[in-house]
Amino acid sequence: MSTLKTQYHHGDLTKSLLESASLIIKEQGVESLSMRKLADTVGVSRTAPYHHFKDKNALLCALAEQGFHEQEHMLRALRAQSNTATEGFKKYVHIYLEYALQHNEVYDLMYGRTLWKAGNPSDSLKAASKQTFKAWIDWVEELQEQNVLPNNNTPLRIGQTTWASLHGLARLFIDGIYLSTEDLPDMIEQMIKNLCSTSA
Amino acid sequence: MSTLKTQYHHGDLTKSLLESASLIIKEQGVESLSMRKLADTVGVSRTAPYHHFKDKNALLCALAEQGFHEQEHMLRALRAQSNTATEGFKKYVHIYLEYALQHNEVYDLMYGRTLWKAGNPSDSLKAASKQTFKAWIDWVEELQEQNVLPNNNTPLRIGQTTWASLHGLARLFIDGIYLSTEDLPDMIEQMIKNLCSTSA
DNA sequence: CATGCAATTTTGACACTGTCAAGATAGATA
DNA sequence: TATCTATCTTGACAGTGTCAAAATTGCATG
Repeated sequence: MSTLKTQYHHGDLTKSLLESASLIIKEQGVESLSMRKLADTVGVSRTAPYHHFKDKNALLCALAEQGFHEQEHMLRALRAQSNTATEGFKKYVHIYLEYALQHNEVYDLMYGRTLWKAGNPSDSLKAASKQTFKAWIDWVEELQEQNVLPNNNTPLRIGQTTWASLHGLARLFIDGIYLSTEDLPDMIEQMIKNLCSTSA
Repeated sequence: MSTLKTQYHHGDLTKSLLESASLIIKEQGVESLSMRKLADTVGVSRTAPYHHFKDKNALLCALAEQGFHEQEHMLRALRAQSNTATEGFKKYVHIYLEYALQHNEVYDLMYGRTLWKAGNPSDSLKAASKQTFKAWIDWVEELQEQNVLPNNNTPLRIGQTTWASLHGLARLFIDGIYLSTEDLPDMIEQMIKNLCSTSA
């Protein structure tokens, strides 16, 4: 009886809020996510969410954190299941951008200004992002050993720069700057050429 | 007598607004720029700015536009005055990131979500950005001929991807993600290695 | 000089935002 | 049954962007 809508208590408001918020930002962007409207769509009063999230920032941090866990899973899966190292890396580049463009609003929360600069990234968000980054650097080290990524610098440095390149590509498309999406596949291919040690 | 503060008319409100807004975002970020406070600091009533800028979006577009003109000048100057092509390009990479980090708030307006996705980029802003991009692509073509940038793709494509890489690097630092600024010089060097045709 | 017109600035108002404080209600526990 | 705590509500406040209508100014023309 804990899921009835006519009740005073909601059942699992925390979860409902996250799901609803996730849907709203996906369909309408973060800008049009307001705590009040969110509460309304979930069917609860304006300030009820504040008993589950300290403030709006905390809610958004939780959404971003989910994104990091998802991305880390993708990374680890791809690293484990790929046949050759080169193929694995190339696939990851594609998947990285695919994820970024498909879940662009979450991606923006994960890596964007809203939380990291304007906002106040929670400790668990920082932890999640660091963990994902660590998983990436570990893989980079392996990719260097297998001569997929260049060996002219440390895994950290190579990981940072290749990540920055992918991130930049993602951002330009996400933010809606004057790149046409039909150029994307070509750009991805060229980016891979830039990043890999064997230029071909 | 047109610059007296006790007057009813302001003299050159448009200019004052831009200057004041520029200062505010530089010191406190776009988030804490409100039309009302801006009007107040300039010494004018809340809605006065609306006779000079259609809305907040228009004001921000004007700021971004200034940034593009500045960047284009930098680019052209560097292209003209540099001794060797390689040196010119390397310098540009440094200057690009220097500008991005120093004027990070304007940079964010120029290339960020605020205007391009959440907002509504004005026609003149679009024109300015396109023009700057065009100048960049022209230079890329020259750099390809001089074997500084790789020849394995069109100037457009190479221009897009190298730009994306620089942009990504800039963004990670600007948005305050967990990169320490002491890593920046190293990362720039590595990025140059990734981008240049001669890997050394 | 006077008069009217257009540019400029003002006050008033509205809907919306995040979030705090105090009170009400439900379910769990003793 | 009584009490305690988690949960939710209503009320309130300060802040936001921006529209409409009124006021004021400077300029150009009579």
